Amino acid sequence: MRAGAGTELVRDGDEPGAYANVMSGVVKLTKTLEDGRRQVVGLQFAPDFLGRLYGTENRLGAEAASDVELCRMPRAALEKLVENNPPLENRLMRQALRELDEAREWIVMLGRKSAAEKVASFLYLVATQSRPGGVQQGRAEFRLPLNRTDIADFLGLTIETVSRQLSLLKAEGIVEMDKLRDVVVPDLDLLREKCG
Amino acid sequence: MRAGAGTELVRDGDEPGAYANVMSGVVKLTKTLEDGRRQVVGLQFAPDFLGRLYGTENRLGAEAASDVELCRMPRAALEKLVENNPPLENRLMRQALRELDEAREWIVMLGRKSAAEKVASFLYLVATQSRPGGVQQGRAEFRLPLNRTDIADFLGLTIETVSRQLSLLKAEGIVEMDKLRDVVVPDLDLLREKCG
DNA sequence: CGGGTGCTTGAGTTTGCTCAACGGGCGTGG
DNA sequence: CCACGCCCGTTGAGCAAACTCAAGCACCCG
Repeated sequence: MRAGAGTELVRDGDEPGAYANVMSGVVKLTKTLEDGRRQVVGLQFAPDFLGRLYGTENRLGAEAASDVELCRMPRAALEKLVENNPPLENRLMRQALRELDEAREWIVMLGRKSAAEKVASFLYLVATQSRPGGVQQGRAEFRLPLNRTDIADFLGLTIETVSRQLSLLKAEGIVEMDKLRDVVVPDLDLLREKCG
Repeated sequence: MRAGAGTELVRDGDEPGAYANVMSGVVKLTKTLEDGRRQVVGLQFAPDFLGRLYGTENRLGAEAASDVELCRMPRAALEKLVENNPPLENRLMRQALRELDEAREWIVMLGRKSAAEKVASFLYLVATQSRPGGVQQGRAEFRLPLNRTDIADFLGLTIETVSRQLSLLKAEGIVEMDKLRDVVVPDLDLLREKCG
């Protein structure tokens, strides 16, 4: 299955119909408060598994951040498979633990870092997570999988603050950007230092 | 094994020597940035499992928030046990997934809620998680498992801000407090509304 | 060429932080 | 027993970081 950027894959509150594997692209996981405040709570890069095992209701929404390819499988089938296949359960367990580590890393970032550090951390995350563009001897080129609104919702900031901090990083020569989305980081270590 | 409030149970960066079950009390999980900024990334209430399966190094510190009783078991023994005991692995998997849900809930809180909402959310969390004091028809009495510094580090605030927000909640009659730690919430719904 | 969307930039405001003083509870020592 | 100091929490005043509101720009598409 393929989905274009922006497609809503899972709606918060729905009953989970299927699980999926992310084959390519980036999926963002979101939560929204009653009054509309939104927060991106996770990003899934290929080849992550998508879906909450054992849940009876989705507690978050999922949306294609970029164009994505998914490999979907029905709920019942996967749960059956997991039950009779300890190695698979083990693999999923390890992913869950890794996601928990990442979530806690993100909690530190949200709780204790400044806006500048948050933006730097986000760029660093994307630079190191998404191979496609390529990383070589400290230089990274990649395409942002999120627009400014999503970045802001990921970092717990406003889009204006994100924009300003990106401009500052550009002015300092730590990142270079063409056309809003394509990023070059000449020296990852320099960026790393901005992460706090 | 017993440990008094404040005891350091696991040091960040150490090799994990043992796993444990929290039998009573509350354990706080913390992360610290190089410059000393600290963030509490999770609270474990009884009967949670403590320890990162499959990790070769602890990525966080653990400290007794209150007096705790732990049931420790050596690393190798538990891993062996898990390997030959799918139901146990399943149980741990479910806890990991639950912790992930909680971590994401917390991400929303840190990213998008005001100081007042954060403090209310914290009180609500403790009121509903810790049975001991007792919850009856919307009224809750309990003892805070964390001092002001830890609450601040949990919420991503300063202790002054936490203190001010608590004073405001007291002034509004939403919570009553004696002796700094003992809390009465006459109407949980009122508190719930403050959570955003 | 006009309108729309997404991003940037500026000006003023608000929220939460910093720094500082103060107060209560408690243990220690006179 | 009281005096003192310490720890922890509270409160106040001023400040800084990030938000809000508003204007303007670049790009895309019809």
